[in-house]
Order: sequence, then structure tokens, then C-alpha cells
Amino acid sequence: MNSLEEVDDFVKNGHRHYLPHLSIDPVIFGYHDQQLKILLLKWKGLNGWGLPGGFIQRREPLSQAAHRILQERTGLESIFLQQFHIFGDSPYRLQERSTSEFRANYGLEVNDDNWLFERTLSVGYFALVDYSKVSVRTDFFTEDYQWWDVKQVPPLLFDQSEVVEKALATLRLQIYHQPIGYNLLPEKFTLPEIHTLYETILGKELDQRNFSKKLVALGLIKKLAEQRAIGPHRSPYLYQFEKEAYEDALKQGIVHTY
Amino acid sequence: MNSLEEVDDFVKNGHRHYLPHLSIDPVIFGYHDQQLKILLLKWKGLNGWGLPGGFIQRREPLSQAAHRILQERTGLESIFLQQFHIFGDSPYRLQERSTSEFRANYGLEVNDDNWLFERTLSVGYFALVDYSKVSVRTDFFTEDYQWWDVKQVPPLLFDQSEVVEKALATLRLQIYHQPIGYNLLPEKFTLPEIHTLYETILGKELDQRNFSKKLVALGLIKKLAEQRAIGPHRSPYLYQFEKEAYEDALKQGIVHTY
DNA sequence: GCAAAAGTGTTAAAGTTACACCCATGA
DNA sequence: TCATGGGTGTAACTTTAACACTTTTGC
Repeated sequence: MNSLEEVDDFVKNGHRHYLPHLSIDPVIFGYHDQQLKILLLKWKGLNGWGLPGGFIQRREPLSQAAHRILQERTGLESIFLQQFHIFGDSPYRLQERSTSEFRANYGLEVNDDNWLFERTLSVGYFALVDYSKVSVRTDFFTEDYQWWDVKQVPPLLFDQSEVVEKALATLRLQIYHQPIGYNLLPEKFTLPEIHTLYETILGKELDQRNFSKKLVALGLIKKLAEQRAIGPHRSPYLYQFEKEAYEDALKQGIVHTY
Repeated sequence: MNSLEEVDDFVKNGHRHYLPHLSIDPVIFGYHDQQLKILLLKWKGLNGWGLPGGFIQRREPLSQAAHRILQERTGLESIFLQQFHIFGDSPYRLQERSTSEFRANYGLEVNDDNWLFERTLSVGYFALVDYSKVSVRTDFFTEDYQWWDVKQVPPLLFDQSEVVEKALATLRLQIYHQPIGYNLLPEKFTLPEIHTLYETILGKELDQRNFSKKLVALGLIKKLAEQRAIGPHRSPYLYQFEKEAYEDALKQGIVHTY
């Protein structure tokens, strides 16, 4: 959605294609430089950072809508995506929004009863992606994008800070029940990498020896013959997930602690 | 909503008061006769069993809507209620519904574009209630209600069987993180009662000695001086929850297994 | 006294935690 | 050779799992 005509059509006629009152807000997690990051967009006019949200087509299954929105933004076809909450309590979600601000910001005419400005609840999804494979597209409404360390997320638009917090809390809760390592790391990774990833997500230290001992003992990862050169230090071995064992273990939630 | 005028107004003008495209489906759990039960309504016209759902008012916070709907149905003011999923994938949720069937069943005129017959997604909530305190109200659309053993729930309307299954799965997952015993049992209960409750929810046997040992050792429940007479058998002692210890433990998810 | 349900302790096994030194690498 | 990060094993402790007999009650 880039040309003015497309945008105008979306604003004026979007309600024929999309459900009103309901949007999808995806929290996209990636991992890079030993930091857990989320992808935010800078919204034009609103002049603030927010989630790369979108709307549900009238005849489109909900989960398909979530995948489509993610695909349109990141180019990723098949990603781990999970619904975690629906937000409908925040004061921002109870009010209708001002159309005059919109006119001033974008120079587009809108009626006061335009569908985009009615009360909107939002379904929160979180996505786990391989940071290196994402290529972000911006559009008419978004002038910039940036990966933010979850520890340093700026205040977000509307109630979206709450959405991000809840996504993080859910990620922590589900870390032993979802294929989190599997989706956030590249295919081959080192022990220090996965160790730091888990420490970062949980926000606490995990004993290095116990952590790797357990992952290997459970057969969730296997050591490869290759090593990675990391400069003037000992070269760490590369590991790979044992996909079947990993997914079996997650089903049973076998992996309790490290 | 009992008189024909009220119903007619709801059908024709409901969209001014309620959000279209979105409903709330509560799965109400109770415990009685050593069975985990859910409350179902028999819908008139549709001639089948379904959840006691309702709609969200246009300016009403989502969680407040869920409480209101429950309160209207069960008379309960303060109940444990938790959102667990939003359903928007089922074929039933993608189609608009037939207005002609409605005309035939209820003898009320509706336009084809009536708000009640548009695609509707649904927010699933589960409630844990003290079975003995519920007094159900039926209305124009519902001719009967019944508590059903979760093991013998009949096929439900639309995709609601899926909603109930997901509620049960969530209940099992959260059994060590939510005050489940606290909300499903009366204030005073016996060890065999809480033991059977947990076995029923989890669908598996729990060692009797280990179970009670752990609850008591953690200080979650305390033995009272009273006993309950249960006929020609040894009288079991009554127990009570230690509310603070119980809620602290749940926060940390301390209670792993029994 | 008999049938039915409640109550009670110990032991082996498994899992978790704590902890420190040597190794490999490139500059 | 030095600075930096990687790799490895053992022992104490905690938690869990398995298991059977005696007591109480009302008829």
C-alpha cells in the first residue's frame, strides 16, 4: 500500500474488505548480538513507534490473516506464530479516534464515522523469526522500521507497550513448551549462543554446565564436527537441533529447568 | 431478555449497543458428585446445546463484558474468569448465517444484512464457579440449561465443541498456575474431594499419600478440627485453603506435581 | 463383624544445584 | 605470551515416586 490512490481506497472502502473493530498486533521476536529484539515500525503522522499490525479480511480465517500480515511485512512464508491474548480493556481501545488529526496528518478526507476510527480490539500474536532472514517493507503509513532490544523498547503507540509486555511474559511462560530456540536461532548455533538466548529470555542466569549438559542428555541438540571461528578465542563447536526429539519433549513439557 | 418486544429490539437495534463480528463464549466449570461439569444452554430454534454466550457493548471493556454476561446468566458477582483463546478459524466462523432459518424458527422478521448474521469471531473465557451457588436464568432464546459431565458433553452448536476442548486443555495446562481448587470447591472440603478433583481435571491417577502430603507440606491447605459424616465409613477431616500461601505458590508456579 | 472409605511413613530413584580449572585461539 | 571466551565432571542436596496396612463408621 504505497500510492495515494491505494491508501485512499483503503481508508474509504476498507470496511468492505476487512472486519471493523478488530485488528491483529504481531510482536515479532528476533535474536541478534546476544539480544532479544522486537521489530517496530515508525508510524507517519502519529509520529511514534508501534507494532506492524493489520486487519482481518471478511472471509479470511484469523490465523491466516496473522500469517498474511507477517508475510507482507517481513517476507517470511512459514514462521512460528502464536496467538496469546486479545486486548479490549485499555482506554485506548474503548474510544473512537479523532478523524481531524488524521486529516491534518495525511491530508486525506475522512468521514467521522469512518471504519478505521471506530473502537478497535486487537488480537496479540507473537512470532519467532530468524533475524537474518527478515526483510522489512514499509508503506504509506510507516516511514521507518527498527529492531529494538526488548530491554530498551521506547514507549509505544496506544496500549501497545502492554501488548509487548504480555508477549514477553507469555514467551517466558512458554519457553519450556514452545520451540523457542528452534525458531529464533539459525540452523547451526553454538552452546554459548543458545545459552545466552535462554538467559536473555528468562532474564536470569543459567548455569552454563548444567544447561548444556541437560540439552545434550535429553538428545535435543547434537554436536556437529564443525566449529566456528570467533577471533582470538577458542572456537566453539556448532550444534543442531534434533527436530523430532525436540518437538516430542516440548509436547510433554519435559524440559523443566536447566 | 424475555418479552417479544425486547427480543425484536435486540435483533433490529442491537448493533447500536453491541459490537458486531465479536462475541464472548464462556465455558463455565463446576464440580459436583466427583465430576467436573460445564454449564450448557439449550437454544430454542437451533435445537441444540451451546455455551451461554453474549455480546460486548460498544463502550464496555472486554473483561467487564465477560463478567456481565456471566453475572446475567448465573447470578454470580465475583467469579474467576480468564480469557483463553479467540476463535476465528472454524468454517462456522467464516460464513454468515441464514436469516431464513431464523425467521422460520422464531417468527421474527430480519433483514439479510442484520448484524446478528454476519461473520462472528468469539473470545473464549473459562470460569471456575462453586456449583452450589449458581442459579441459572434462561430467556427467550434458551429453553433449558443443564450441567454436563465434561466426559459426556453432547455435540455442540457451531464450533463450540472445539471451544470446550480448548478450555479443558487450558485448564489442565494451568492447573499449577491458577487457583483452580480454590474456585471450584466450597470453602471447606475433604482430602478425597480435592484429590478426586485434581484427578478428574488431569484425567489421570495421583498418588493419594503424595498428593495430600505435598499440599499440607507447602502450607496450601490446613486441616480443621471438624469432620464430615459420610455414612457407614470413616469420617474424613475437613480442610480449608490457606489463601495467602496458596496464591503466593501459584504466582511462582511452585506446585509442580503431586 | 463386615464392607467401604480414610488416613498415615519410609525408602529408592531421579533430578537439580553448586562449583573451578584447563584449553584453544589470534593478536 | 597474554587476554578472552569455551569446554568439561563430581558430589551434596532436593524432589519425586512407589508402595500396604490400620482405623473409623454405620448397619
